[in-house]
Amino acid sequence: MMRVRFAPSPTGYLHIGGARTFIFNWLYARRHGGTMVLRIDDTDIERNTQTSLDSIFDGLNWLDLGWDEFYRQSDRLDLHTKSAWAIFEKGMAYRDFTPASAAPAEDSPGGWLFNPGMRELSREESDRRAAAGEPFVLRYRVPRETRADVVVPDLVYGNVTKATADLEDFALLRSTGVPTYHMASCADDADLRITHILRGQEHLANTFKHVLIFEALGVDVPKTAHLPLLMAPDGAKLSKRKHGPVVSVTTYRDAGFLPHAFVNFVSLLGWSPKNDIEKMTREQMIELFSLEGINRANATINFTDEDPFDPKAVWLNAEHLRSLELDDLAAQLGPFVTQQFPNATPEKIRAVTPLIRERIRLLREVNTVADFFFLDQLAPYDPAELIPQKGDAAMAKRVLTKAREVLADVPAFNHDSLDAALRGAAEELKIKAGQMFQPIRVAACGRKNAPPLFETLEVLGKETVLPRLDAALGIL
RNA sequence: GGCGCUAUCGUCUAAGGGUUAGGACAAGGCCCUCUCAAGGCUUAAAUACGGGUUCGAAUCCCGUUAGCGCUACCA
Repeated sequence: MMRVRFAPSPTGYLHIGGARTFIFNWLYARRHGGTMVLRIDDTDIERNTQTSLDSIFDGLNWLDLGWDEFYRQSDRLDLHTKSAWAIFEKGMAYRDFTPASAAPAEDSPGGWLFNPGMRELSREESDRRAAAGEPFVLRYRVPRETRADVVVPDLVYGNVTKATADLEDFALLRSTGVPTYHMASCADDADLRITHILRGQEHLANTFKHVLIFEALGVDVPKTAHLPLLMAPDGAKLSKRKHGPVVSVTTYRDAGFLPHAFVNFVSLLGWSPKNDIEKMTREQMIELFSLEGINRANATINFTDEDPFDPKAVWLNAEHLRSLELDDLAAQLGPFVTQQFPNATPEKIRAVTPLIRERIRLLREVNTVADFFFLDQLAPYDPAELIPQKGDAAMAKRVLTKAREVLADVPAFNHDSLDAALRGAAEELKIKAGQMFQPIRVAACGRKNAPPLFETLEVLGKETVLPRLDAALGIL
């Protein structure tokens, strides 16, 4: 049975990179009928915050993908500690009594591999000093004498090799007795029977240590698949600290991305279905997902200070928006509209939906594209806008007067009668249809760009349109 | 510094010994059109550099350069 896991540490909000790791794990599990484990790696009590944990759940829940099992690493501390001591008992780790401040300089030749003298300490001596209360860290004893290198058979990067001579004796337990990340992570992966680890490439270099720990634990080494990193346009690895909320998934949510559109966009960063398909349903993504399609080069997300969203993400969102059923889209739009226009009714929003479906790319844009449907009073606009192409103020006045008259007694205030009435009026005035429509559009919507006129007037309704025509006439 | 990884249009990517190096986003143009969109057509745009191997290299090998990552008693 395949088992994968996503193991965030609650030290900041869920960002795009984390979301992508989650998504790839999820996709891989679903593709192969495996189990998706969510594990909160919260062993770093110093940096953990509840806010961060909440934010991670916010983000994950919004993604709407779900998971099968849940664990908190802090509940499993005992396991990690016992695992470390088991390694010690096998003679594969030793106590290092060197005070943290006395550690050799990182670049002193050979010295950084371990602290001199400590790995040769006899067991008796080691036990005696420990019993005397001398603080120590527990270090893994890298078998440099018996083994030339460690090989990571990565599913994405292939066999990656590192000489044991280049591996330092890394810590398993801190001097406080608390397990390090490497120890805790491997002990948990082993205990939870994780079979495949998909994670960011920043962990590739750590994996050599992990292989050693798994072997020391006497378990099968999980297969790893490292993912290329997500970079910011400034060339640095995407990070919450450096790039701020633009990388938080809640930023996407609040701007009106559809969860699936976001998932779709993110999945295309470092992975390709290799068939030129970009817009995919969830089912298609599951069907097409494979480790073969994962790239090895880092991917840059294209955002700027002015626009935090990659244009392709926005485009994909627009695509998914357009393929939503009108009722669904109206429901998605609801919260965004009522946030700004508390009096907007669901019926009104539903009526407006077909008119804006192809005109918004983010849900929140409903408030700028369709505000005039929900406003009682139009914001002031430049009367010059009312003047049609190749026309003048006099023409605008004639158009609006005529429109006022025709619309007042049009048989029904719907698309077809409005079409007939207004085209007829244009003919009577001997002007082009466009010259007829533009002043009316501006009078009704308060600006030049809006959805098609007849539908717009129909949704606005006679009781709204007539006063707005009067108002326009008033400022001409 | 040491070690590891990577390098195709501005961005995401396809092609993995033989292609006019393909697609998408963004940009430009044209068409459609009551405006704005959407849609259709179209233009410009890339194999980091240098050596090999080969009849033939974006693709395999070596080197250079550049970028990124790791190098903690952080995760």
